[in-house]
Amino acid sequence: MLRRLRISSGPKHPANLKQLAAHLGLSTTTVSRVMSRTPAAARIPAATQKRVFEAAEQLNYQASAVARSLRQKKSFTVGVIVPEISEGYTASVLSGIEDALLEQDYFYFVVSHRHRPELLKNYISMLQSRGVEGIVAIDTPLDGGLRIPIASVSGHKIRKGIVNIVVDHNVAAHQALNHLASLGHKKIAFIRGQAFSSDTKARWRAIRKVAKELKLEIAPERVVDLRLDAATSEPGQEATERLLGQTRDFSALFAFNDLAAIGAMATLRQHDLRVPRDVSVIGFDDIPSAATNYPGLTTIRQPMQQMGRLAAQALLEAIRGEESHHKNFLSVLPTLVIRKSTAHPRSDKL
Amino acid sequence: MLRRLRISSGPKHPANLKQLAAHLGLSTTTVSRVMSRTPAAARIPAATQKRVFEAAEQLNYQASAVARSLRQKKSFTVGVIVPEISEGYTASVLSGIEDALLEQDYFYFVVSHRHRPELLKNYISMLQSRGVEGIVAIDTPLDGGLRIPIASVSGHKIRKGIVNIVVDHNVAAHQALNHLASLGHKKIAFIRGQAFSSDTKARWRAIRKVAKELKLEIAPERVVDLRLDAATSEPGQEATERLLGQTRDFSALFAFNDLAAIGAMATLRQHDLRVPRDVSVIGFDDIPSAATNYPGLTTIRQPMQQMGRLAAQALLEAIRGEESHHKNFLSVLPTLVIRKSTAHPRSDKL
DNA sequence: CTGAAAGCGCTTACAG
DNA sequence: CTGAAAGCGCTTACAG
Repeated sequence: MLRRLRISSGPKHPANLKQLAAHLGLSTTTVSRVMSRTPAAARIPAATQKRVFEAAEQLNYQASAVARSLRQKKSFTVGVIVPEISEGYTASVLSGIEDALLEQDYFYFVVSHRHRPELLKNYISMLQSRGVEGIVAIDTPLDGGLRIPIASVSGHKIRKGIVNIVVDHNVAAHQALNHLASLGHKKIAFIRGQAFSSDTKARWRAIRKVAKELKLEIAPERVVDLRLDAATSEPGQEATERLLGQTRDFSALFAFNDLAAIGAMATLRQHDLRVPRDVSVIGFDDIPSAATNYPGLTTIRQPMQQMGRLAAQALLEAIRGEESHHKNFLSVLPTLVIRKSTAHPRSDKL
Repeated sequence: MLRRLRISSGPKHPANLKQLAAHLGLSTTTVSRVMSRTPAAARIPAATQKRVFEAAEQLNYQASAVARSLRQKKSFTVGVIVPEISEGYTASVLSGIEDALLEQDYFYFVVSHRHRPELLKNYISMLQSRGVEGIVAIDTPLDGGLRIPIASVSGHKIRKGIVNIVVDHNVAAHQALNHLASLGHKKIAFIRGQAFSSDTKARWRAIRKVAKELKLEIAPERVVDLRLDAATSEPGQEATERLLGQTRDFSALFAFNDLAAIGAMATLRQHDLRVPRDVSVIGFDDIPSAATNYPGLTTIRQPMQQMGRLAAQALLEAIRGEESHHKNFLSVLPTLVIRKSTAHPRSDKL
């Protein structure tokens, strides 16, 4: 008895279209038209429209998006696929995606595949059964062949129906290497990305190209790869440990991303190498902690929010079939952010 | 003509239930039963079931989740509301939520309200029209009265239908203050949270209570509030600037969260105060950059992923109407993580 | 063991 | 200007 009382004292149960129409003495057709502001609504007298809106308010009516989806075969929903929800990079891109999507009344599901292909496959199929109209993939290679448009942040697939938002790696490599070279660095070590990172190859290719242009030699023993799979500074620490096992003969270090750079700094410190006195360190991304790190991390900033925005916008355009915008690549400019982790090399290190 | 060709060469259009049933010469009833593994399916011959599954595979059939939602009045979807998608805290909690949700085939929409009440209200109503079965709110006070269950991470609302996942602030305060006191600190400064943070009041209340127990005096001039609204270390810098304007007579600083602590360290450094030699700093949360910060940040760890998990699980239980689990508060234990930012006070600072 | 039929809550082509 | 009716793709109570 008490329970019954409680429940009935809750907020009013919202009405559905049929109830609202009955309440107004109108057809569901008419009510639907005014509520969804369809073109046909123009022909409905203002007085009637007003009545409808007021009654809707009063009866707490709100059209069911799921019924509408079924009828219109349009879900106003997209899927966002990420490796994992983590610090910095993913979060910033997500935030840009959300901005662009919600502006257009689109909602999104997010799923993280944790680099497990079977999970990824499963999620894609679940997303499709939920009727998403498109997918934006962050740092996740997708096959295409999905019947729905895809926008890929940091992807590099040339396939119809996929638009890739990428940072201009050539410019990035030039900014970084030129900065180091102009400080006087010649012996530069590199931490490359993990194989699963979609930017790894393109970034390295650009670095080699630019190094050649700047006549900087890349010594094999000064190159290591990130091995561990974690969105922390761990992989960078582990890689730096290996690097130091191979050689200590370098005055600068270019890390695949900021997390790795921050990890590298910790490991260098443990080996009594000071940054930037003994080794200059430069990262990539400009995640929030790059600025608060001590010393402040010099890095190549990717406009991550903007990339997320662009991806979402391109996806919506593709969904709407605006073929004019169907480019395969949308490239975005990086920025060199100079902080305290880079300096002239010590003279004995030249 | 060319376009037409391209399109038809794409992946096969998936079949719907009707087509699949026709293909098999069975009723939609039967096919639906086997595909959704309904209890009634037990009575269907294994051979038939096999045929159905094979045909489904072949015709690329997958039940429409939106049609099912409409029919069952169940969306298998919840909404997640956050202030913003940002570093550390939110991302970790989200990740725990995702874990628990996807295990149960629930998907989630995320929306960020950026501390704008009208946005929040709007999103809640959109989520409801999309038929979410519940909402988990992160660091966002919700009124209740929504007709669907709510799980709140770091919330403090006592209302039927809301379960709050909170860290035990008394234990946290005890860990932090006891750590500082046992190092010998007596003059402790505090940076409190912003008014919009749902933990602000509870945390401060606990600190005062524990300070009294430990016979530590809290001097008003050693207390400042975070003012800025940003998920960066900025607010902490600004607050520390004000604190130093009020007094320099403190040997330790307890910041509302790690971001603020990291900002405080930057500002202290600018004022030539070294951490931990001149000032010990302790934070709250243990976000990833707490560990990579230099010096490593001593902090009170909130088990953020676990809190997200718990919230999602409690929400699912409430959705299923498992009243036995209807508690208003689920409290979780913090951990003191000692790193390098705290030490004994200098003797002249005592 | 199996199926015909109703219905979830909308939108919209069609008719008047 | 307005409405009756069909239908989106499922599930499920009911009947046999």
